[in-house]
Amino acid sequence: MSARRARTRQRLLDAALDVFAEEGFGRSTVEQVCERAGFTRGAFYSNFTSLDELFLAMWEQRSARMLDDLRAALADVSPDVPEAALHAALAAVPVDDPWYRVTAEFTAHALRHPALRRVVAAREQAILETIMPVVVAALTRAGRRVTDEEALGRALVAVHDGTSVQVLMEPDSRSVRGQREQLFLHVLDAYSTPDDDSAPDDGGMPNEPAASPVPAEPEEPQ
Amino acid sequence: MSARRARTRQRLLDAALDVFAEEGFGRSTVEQVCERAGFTRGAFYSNFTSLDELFLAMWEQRSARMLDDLRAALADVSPDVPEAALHAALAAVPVDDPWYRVTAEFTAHALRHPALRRVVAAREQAILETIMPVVVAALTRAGRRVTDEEALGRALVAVHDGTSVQVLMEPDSRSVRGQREQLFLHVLDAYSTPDDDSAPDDGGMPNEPAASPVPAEPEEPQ
DNA sequence: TGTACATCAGTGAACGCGCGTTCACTGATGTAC
DNA sequence: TGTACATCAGTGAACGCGCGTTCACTGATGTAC
Repeated sequence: MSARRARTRQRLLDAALDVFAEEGFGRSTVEQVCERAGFTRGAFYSNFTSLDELFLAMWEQRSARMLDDLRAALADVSPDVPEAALHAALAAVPVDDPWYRVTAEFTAHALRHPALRRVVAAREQAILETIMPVVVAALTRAGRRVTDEEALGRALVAVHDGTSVQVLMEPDSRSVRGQREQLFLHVLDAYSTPDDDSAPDDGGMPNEPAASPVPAEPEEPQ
Repeated sequence: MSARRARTRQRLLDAALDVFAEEGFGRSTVEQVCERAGFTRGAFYSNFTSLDELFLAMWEQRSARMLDDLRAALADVSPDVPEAALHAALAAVPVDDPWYRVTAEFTAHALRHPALRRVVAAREQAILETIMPVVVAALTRAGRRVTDEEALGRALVAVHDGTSVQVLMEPDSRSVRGQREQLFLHVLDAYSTPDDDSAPDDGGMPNEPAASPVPAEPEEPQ
């Protein structure tokens, strides 16, 4: 593929994100995407066969890029505490309005098309494989052992997805953002146990960073 | 409004859910909805001014109905244990593929329109006000006191939303469903503390039942 | 209860526009010598 | 390095369809007496 062609393709992909986010995928037209990208419609058909194909290509590119960012951010940090890893991860995967809209629609779209469903599932798997080693490592350093890695991974993704909407719906609320982080920490805590084997079940640990995400009083020794 | 008119309206609302779920809102046409409902397009314009208006009306009706179901289910149960309330709630709000798709698109849609955003926010508030008294009561009976009611409510909603996608993406996986429930229980546990001096009749208190959600069966008789 | 009239609610045809899709074309880029 | 030719990539006009929207209409429902 020539460089010229690659540039055209990319401009169409970029335009697609903008237009889909603004109008919604279903309401977007080939004409709108081409106008945004600065081409005539013929250019589109020379590069893609349908809006569906463009949607998939765009989503794959963007979500792969996001995963790369996440990987890079996590590689930089050598976190002594789960909080550090969490902050690094949350910074690398910002809660982003246009991208959220597009993702939500793509997910709904994927639920209608088995082939896309598999694509989404594979991406989620890749996300888990990226974050889990780091999460486990961070918790280990904090003196905690993960009980069920798969369950924890899924829980973290679910919390990310579920709280993202809330943050976007009330973008100015500081407390919603705070509660989001708090929930992440609770989950990290719930799916790991203190590593030093003398400790009683979940009870009186000397200091447990991940166990006290709540500002005030996490718990009182029995 | 005449009875005939009400019936027509309702048939259009019902058809809208089906068509939107199948085609996606953006790809749906007035023609499709009318055909599904068994009317000509004129009937639509005699009842609604736009597909947007129909979408909103349909969403409000369905989500209100779902909230009623939830209320009813929770009123029936007098749960001694959080697990009971949780199961009642999860049964009343089933993870439903068509409805999820529609909701996901409506949410994305609402993020584009401030007026709709407020509608969604109000509905979420109503959901919280419905479930929280029951959740708090159930936890109280289990000898636990809720530390931050608002945060817990939001966490439960986030977990519901986030895990719903996962269940729908892998509908045949038993473990995904189980992990969903597990996560709910962990959250209930994380946002409440043992209420030391109360020794309620369910007897499991020293070992905090909500903290050990992993076993298949809710609890073992002492 | 029947008749005459009024209003309502959905019909279906008509109009026109926007867009998807195609395709002959031209200007841009690459290649051979 | 220049010239001639080949291929590629995007242009822009053309076609036609599907759908949104309107509106005069008719059959259904309601009302008065």
